[in-house]
Amino acid sequence: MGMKKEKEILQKYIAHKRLKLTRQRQFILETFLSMESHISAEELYREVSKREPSIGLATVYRTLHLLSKSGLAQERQFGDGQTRYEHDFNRSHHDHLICTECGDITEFEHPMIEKLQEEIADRNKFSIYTHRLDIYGLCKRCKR
Amino acid sequence: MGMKKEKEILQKYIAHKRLKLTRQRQFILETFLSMESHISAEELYREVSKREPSIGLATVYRTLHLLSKSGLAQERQFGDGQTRYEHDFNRSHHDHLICTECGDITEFEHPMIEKLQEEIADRNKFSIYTHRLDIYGLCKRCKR
DNA sequence: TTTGATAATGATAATGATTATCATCATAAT
DNA sequence: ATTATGATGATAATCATTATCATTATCAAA
Ligand SMILES: [Mn+2]
Ligand SMILES: [Mn+2]
Ligand SMILES: [Zn+2]
Ligand SMILES: [Zn+2]
Repeated sequence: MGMKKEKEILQKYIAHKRLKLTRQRQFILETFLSMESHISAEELYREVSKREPSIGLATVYRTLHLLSKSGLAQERQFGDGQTRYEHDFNRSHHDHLICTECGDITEFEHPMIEKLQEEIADRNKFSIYTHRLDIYGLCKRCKR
Repeated sequence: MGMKKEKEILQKYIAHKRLKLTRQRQFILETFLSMESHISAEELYREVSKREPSIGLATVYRTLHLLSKSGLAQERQFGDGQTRYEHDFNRSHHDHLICTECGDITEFEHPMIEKLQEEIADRNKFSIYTHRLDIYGLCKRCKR
């Protein structure tokens, strides 16, 4: 897989912050990149444990924070009680359709909606830092 | 205050489900209606405790669930780690601008955004049950 | 009205996700 | 190689919320 770029970004962030590049961090990053997006810390931990059972859950949490801060991951809350993480390298902003039946998450972009949000912000003299639009319902497989 | 209608709704729900109308439930409803929206269970509990110190926190949680199921309250998550509740009687759908500095929450409605969401759902053969659009940033008082 | 069935309450223990603590280990600069 | 310091793994702590359970209150029936 082409995860060279991502590894470089992590190395750069680590160097800049005077942190250390550990075996665990590298392995957790590789595993994270090899998985689907929108995974929880627990799910990543289970996958990591398959090949590196000595890596602890706390380290997975710590590394996920590190990846978020370095721009490789993004934290998301979909209301199921746990934080989920998605890839955030070379990815543009998007929002989500969440199936309440099977948990499937579909991504979408809609520039017009984004633009209308600016309008709302202006109207309220509000300065937008970020936003999230989560649409809950039944995916095409679960409905009927 | 005109909370007669709300009391009736609670009574009806309770009768329908063969539950019981207790002093606690009535007092918690009154207090809830007398407060601003978007409050947490803990905040409501503190307010309730001022006049009825014997009412327990668990009962506040239980009553908030009851109010949600009966259509008098709506649960919301704004990412601060606790569930917040807002009035939901005779209120139409709306979304929120959340100030990350002072915590202020402003409501807005935007029919065009709602319509565009339908478009996205159709495009993905997705059937919408609900959605939330949370816009985070600085309110007019906090920016600059 | 009493009674009796059962739902509700308050105190508190339990839960589950996440974070903090700390002794030990690994990394990287010297 | 040495050494300073950040990282790790195990586990305790935290915090919001839920479950448990003995006791009490409600309400419909008698
Ligand atoms: Mn996504
Ligand atoms: Mn609101
Ligand atoms: Zn589905
Ligand atoms: Zn503000």
